[in-house]
Amino acid sequence: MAKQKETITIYDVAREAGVSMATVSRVVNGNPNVKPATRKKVLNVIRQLGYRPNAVARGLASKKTTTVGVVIPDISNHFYAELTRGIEDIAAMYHYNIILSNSDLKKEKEISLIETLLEKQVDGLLFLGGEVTEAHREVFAATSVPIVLAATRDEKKELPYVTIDQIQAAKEATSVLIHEGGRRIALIGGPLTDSVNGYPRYLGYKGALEENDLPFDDELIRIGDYRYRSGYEAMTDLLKSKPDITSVFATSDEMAVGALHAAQDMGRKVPEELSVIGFENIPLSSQVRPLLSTVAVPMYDIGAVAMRLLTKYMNDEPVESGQVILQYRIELRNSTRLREWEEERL
Amino acid sequence: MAKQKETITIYDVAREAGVSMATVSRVVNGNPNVKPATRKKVLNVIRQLGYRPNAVARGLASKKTTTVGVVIPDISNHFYAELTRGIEDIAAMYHYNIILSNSDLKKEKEISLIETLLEKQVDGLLFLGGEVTEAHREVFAATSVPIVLAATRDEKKELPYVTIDQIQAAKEATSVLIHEGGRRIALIGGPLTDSVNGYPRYLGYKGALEENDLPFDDELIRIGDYRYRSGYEAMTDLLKSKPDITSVFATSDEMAVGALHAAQDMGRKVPEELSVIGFENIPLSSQVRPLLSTVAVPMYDIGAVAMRLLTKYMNDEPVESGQVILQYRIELRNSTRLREWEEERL
DNA sequence: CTGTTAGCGCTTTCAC
DNA sequence: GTGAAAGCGCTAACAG
Repeated sequence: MAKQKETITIYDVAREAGVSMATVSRVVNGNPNVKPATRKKVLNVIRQLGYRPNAVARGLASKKTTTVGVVIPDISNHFYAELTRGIEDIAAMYHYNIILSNSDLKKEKEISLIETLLEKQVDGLLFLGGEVTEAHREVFAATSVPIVLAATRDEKKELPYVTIDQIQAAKEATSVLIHEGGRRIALIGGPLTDSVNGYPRYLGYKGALEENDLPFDDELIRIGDYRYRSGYEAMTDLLKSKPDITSVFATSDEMAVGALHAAQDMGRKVPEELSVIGFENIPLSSQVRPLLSTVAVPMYDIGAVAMRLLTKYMNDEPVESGQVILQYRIELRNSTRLREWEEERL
Repeated sequence: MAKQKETITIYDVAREAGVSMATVSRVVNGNPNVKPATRKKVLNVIRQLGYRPNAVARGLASKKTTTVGVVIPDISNHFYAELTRGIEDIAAMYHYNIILSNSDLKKEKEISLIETLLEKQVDGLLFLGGEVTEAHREVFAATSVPIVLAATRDEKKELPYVTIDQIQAAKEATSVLIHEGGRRIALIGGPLTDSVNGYPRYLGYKGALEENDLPFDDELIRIGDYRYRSGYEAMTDLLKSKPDITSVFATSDEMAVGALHAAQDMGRKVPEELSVIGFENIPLSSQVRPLLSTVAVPMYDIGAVAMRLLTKYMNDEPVESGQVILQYRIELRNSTRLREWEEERL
C-alpha cells in the first residue's frame, strides 16, 4: 500500500463493487437497509481498496462535523488540563473530536478563536474559565451552535454552564480556619477584577468572617496571580507586616504552597503556629509537606459533565437544567488542625 | 442579529454585492487581484450580512483544512500539556488549529485515533511520546500526510522527530551523583519495556556507572510508573533493604519528589545524607523543599519545534534534517550537593 | 480585474 | 433493498 497519490473515493468503491454510491454510503454509515450479501461485498472492496471516508466531504453534505471547539485559558495549567481530559474522554465516548485553542484569558483572542471555530463548523462549543462579556454574548447569540460554559458561569443565566459554588466553597474553606480557632485570618486571593475566580472567592472569605462576627481587615488581604511565586511573596510580606496572623486562605493551591514555604522559611511551623488552606486540589497539594488542606474542585467532572451536556444540546435531547452546580469537597489534610468537617450546605 | 437559520453563503454575498462568487472568494482570501473599490463593496456586504466563510466547504474544494492532528498520551500530565502548549502556540502562529486526542499510550487506540484524524483530512499529524511499532509504520506509510514525532523517536530514522538525547541526559544526571561523591547510587526508573523513556534512561544510568568504574547492582534498581506514589514506595522499600545508599536517580520529577519525601519520612536528611535527582523539570520540582535537582527537558520547545517542522513539511519547504535533538540542561538545586556542572557533551 | 464553470467527496431525498 | 441525481459552499482553472 503505497502513498496514495490518487485518493480513492466512494465512487471508486461503488464502481468496483458494482453498486451505487448510495449503497456504499449506506454500508459505511451502518444503515440497515442493505442486503447482507451486498454489505459484505462492499466491505470487501473497501478493505481491498483501502478506502477511507472523507469526513470533510461528509461534513459538507451532512452539515455535521462531529467535532466540538474548546476555548481554554491555558492547557499547561493543571486545572484546565484536567478539565480538558474530562471533556475529551466524554467526547471520545460520543465519537466527537475536539479542537483545542488557548486564549490566555484575553477577551479579544477568545472572541476570535470562537469565530474561527464557528467557521470550522464545529457542532458545539465549550468555553472554559473565562468571563462572559457583552461581546461574547453577541457572538454566542448570533449562532445556532450550542455552547456550554465550564468552570465559569453566566450571571444572566442565558447560557448553560457547569461549575461549582465558588462563594460557598471559599466561605467553607475560611470557616475551617475559624472553627479550628483562627482569629487573624489572611487572604491571599486573585485579582478582585477577576469575576470568575478572584472576586467570588473573596466574597466567600468575607462572608465567613461576617457570619462568625470576626472583623474584616483590609490589611490582611494580598492579591496574587494564582502562581506559586506570588503566594510565596504575599506570605513573606504578610508575615513581616502582620506577624500575628493565625491562618491563611490562599485561593489556589500553588499560592497556598508558596505561602506555606514562605512561612516555613520564616520559621513558622505549619499547622502548629499557622494554618494554611488552598483551593483546587491539584496533585501538588498532596505532594508537599505538610500535605495541604484544600477545597477539592471536581475538575475532571466539570469537563465531563459539560461535554455530556453539550452532546444533549447537539442532539436536541431534553435537558433538565442548563445550569449545573457540582459539589466540591473540603479536603482536610495536614496544613490545618481541624480533623473533621461537616458544615451543612446552604 | 438573530440565530441565522438560513446560512448565508458566498453566493448571497456575490448577489448582494453585484459581483461573482469568484470575486467574493478573492476578497475573502486576500487575493490582491481585486479593485479596491470592489473589495470595499464586497467587504461591506459581508459585514452587513454577517457572512462567515465555511471552512469545511473550503477544505473540500481546496484539499486543505488548516488543522493538524495531535495524538498525545495524556493531556493531564504536565509534561505533555506543556508540549501541547508549545505546539498550539506555533500552530496558531501559522493559522492552524489542532485536534487533540488522548491515547493513554494504548497502541490500538493510537492507531485508531490516527485513522480518525486522517479521515478528518488533517494537513499534518503530530505523534507524541509513544513507541513507533510496525503497525504505526504501516499507517504512516499509507498516507501522504506529513507526520512528525515529538518526545519520542524513530529508531529506523524513517520518520522525522524532535526529542532530546535521553541516554546522555540520564548518564549526566547519574554522573552528578557520582561526582559529588556518591558510591551507592540507586535508580528509580520506569519500566524497562518502555522503550521511549524507561529503557534509555536506564541505559544512561548504567553507562555512567560503567564509565566511572562503579559496580552495577541490580538490587539498587526499582521500577515505578513515573508517579509520585510509586517513587515514594520505591524509596521506602529501597531504604529498608539497602540502607547504605548514598544517592538516588529517579527518572521523573514526581517519583523523585516521592522518593525525597520517603527519605525524609525515614529520617534521612536530603541532601546531607542522601542525594536525589529527578528528570523533566516540571513546576513541582521547584515547589518542594528542598528544591529538586533535575534534568531540565525543554518540553515547550520540543512541541514548538515539532510543530514548526511540521509546517515546513506541509508547505513542502526544504528541511535540513528531520531528526532534531534538542539540548537538555542539568538543573542543580538543593537535593544534591554539587554546585556546578559542566560535563562536555559527546 | 472579473466572471463562468467545473468539480471536491459525500449525504439525501425521491423513485423504483 | 437499491439507484439516480441534486446539492452542500467553496476554490480553481480558464476566459476574457
